Amino acid sequence: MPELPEVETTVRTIKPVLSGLKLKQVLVRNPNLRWKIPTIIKKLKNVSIESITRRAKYILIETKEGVIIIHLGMSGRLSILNKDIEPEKHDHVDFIFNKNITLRYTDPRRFGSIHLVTNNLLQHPLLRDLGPEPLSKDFNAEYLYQALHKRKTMIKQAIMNQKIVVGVGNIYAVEALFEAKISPFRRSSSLNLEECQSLVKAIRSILNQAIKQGGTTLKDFLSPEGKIGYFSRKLLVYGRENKPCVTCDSKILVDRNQQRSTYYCKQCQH
DNA sequence: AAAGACACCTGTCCGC
DNA sequence: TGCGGACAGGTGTCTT
Repeated sequence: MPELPEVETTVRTIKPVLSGLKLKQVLVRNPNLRWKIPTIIKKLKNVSIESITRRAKYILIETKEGVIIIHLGMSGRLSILNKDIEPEKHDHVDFIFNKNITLRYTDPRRFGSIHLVTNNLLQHPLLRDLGPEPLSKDFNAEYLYQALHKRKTMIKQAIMNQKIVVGVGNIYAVEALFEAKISPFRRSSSLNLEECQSLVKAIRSILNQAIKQGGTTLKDFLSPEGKIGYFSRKLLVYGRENKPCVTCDSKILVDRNQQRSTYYCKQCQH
């Protein structure tokens, strides 16, 4: 599920619950995620949670003994449990806290990963080359124009490139390009400053809306099962193959030649 | 340096 | 009902 809004929603959900708690034990049932979970993670015992933040699509849980980095991959999910619930097939890790609270990591495809970083967090290979946060002021039309003007790749690939801007995955790339009325197949270098401006605006607006809606599902959180609810933003173009464009009524097309499906309106996007 | 193909893994859905 | 194939929200690595 996770693009930036889902990760942000997850962080906002778990943060108030876990802040100040003590991590008693890390229970690893299956260490074989995208990378093997380091065994030293089990050494985290009786350490307080100092902060929980997000960088790109990474969740950072800071303790005095190191920072736990969690990535949710394609199918990862975190849930908060406040009573014992029998783990299921894909419940690979439990972070067990005091006050009978457990943070459970579930990931059927195991494309996610969990790391423990004990120094120089920002120099960690996963974090050091990341581009600006899309919701920060560092991500603006001038920056994007500079980042794109020598690139030959298609614009959709460029905005999904985490070195250019973080947090944008396939769904939101497709939605943002639709909102900005820019064809996903344009060469990055062909965008002028004005188009960069509308793309920046569109990316911001889409992500903000999604986060806002994610927030509305927080009420589901700490339900008896303790599952975190993910939002379902209204998608205007993604997944709408052959359906009428919400703007001009012509058929939404899909291109599957690339690695990821690209939905677009031939009429509206140029 | 940058672009493109491929890899990792499991579940679900659709057509036959 | 079963089987094969396509597809799914990500991203590091290898090859050109």
